[in-house]
Amino acid sequence: MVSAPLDTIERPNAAKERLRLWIRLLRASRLIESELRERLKRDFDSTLPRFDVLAALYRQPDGMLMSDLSRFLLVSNGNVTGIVERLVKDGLVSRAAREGDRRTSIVKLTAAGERRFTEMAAAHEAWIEEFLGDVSLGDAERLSATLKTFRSNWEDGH
Amino acid sequence: MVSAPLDTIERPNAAKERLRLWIRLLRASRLIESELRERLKRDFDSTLPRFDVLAALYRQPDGMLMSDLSRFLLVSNGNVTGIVERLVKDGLVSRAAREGDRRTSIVKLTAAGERRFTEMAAAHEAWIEEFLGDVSLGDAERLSATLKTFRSNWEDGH
DNA sequence: GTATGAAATTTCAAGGTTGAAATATTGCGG
DNA sequence: CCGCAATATTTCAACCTTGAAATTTCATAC
Repeated sequence: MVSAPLDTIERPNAAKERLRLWIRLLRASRLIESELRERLKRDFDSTLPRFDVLAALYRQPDGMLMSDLSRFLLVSNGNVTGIVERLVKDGLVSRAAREGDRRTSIVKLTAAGERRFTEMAAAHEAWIEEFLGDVSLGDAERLSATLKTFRSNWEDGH
Repeated sequence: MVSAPLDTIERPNAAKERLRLWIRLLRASRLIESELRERLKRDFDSTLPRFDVLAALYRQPDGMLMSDLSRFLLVSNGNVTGIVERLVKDGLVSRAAREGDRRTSIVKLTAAGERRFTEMAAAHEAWIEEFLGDVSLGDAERLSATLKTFRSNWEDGH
């Protein structure tokens, strides 16, 4: 007599519990995102997508291609075009031609962009601490680990 | 000699851990959202915001005002106007005048909308189970509880 | 060298999102 | 009744987002 696979042994409401988890996950991230959006606008006249691009570029001082940004940020190519366009107009980001391949150009933070980003990043960290400060270190570690596992499994399968 | 407040006793990387938690939370919900969006489009020629509105109305057979929807879904008033407009055009939702107050109208699912929603909801549940099936029941409960606590604290303070 | 397919990017239409301003209606104090 | 603040909603400009089509450049087989 073989045993049933693990998932049929789970209490029958496991699926319901995971559905509830998704709904709460979504609501939590929307709450935080909307508060972040509001404050980025208020304090820096900026937006979350712009902040994301600056953060990505900050980690790569040698610059990134448009497609690098798109892949890293999980947004479409066409989307990146518009956001970078506006950041260039604001003087926070530069695009330099790349010899050897005229299809691409390297996107980098300007000095102003780097200054700007460090200000925004400091505020951002403080805000997150304000929002999530009540989550204990232990809970944060557990949650974080679960989400990491989820994402690894996801990306292996897709 | 008094002791320092609790949060200064925590290991100094607690803030970093919570920041990491936020980043993973955001990435996880974006991954899932984007997969859901794609499938709603593919299988039902619909969108996540439309699904959200249908779900809200399904829970309230007597109908909701525009402002009820806006409050419940955490999106702006103007936003709801457009989404409901399109759902009406699709015949999934109706708006009925309300005597006694000509500013408002009651938004309800039509019979077609109800049929449509139950199809979508079944697919939605299966998809979430597909995405999150690897999260154990225990983890799901813990995570869910943490997120619920976070939201309660948040909403008390804001 | 030249077609031709691959790769990187841009353009575009449709929709979602916000916050602020504009409209319409109600309710109420005087 | 009349004015006027409060309430419910719509309109609007600006931005974000996607997926598909168009464009440009590269690389390679012939």
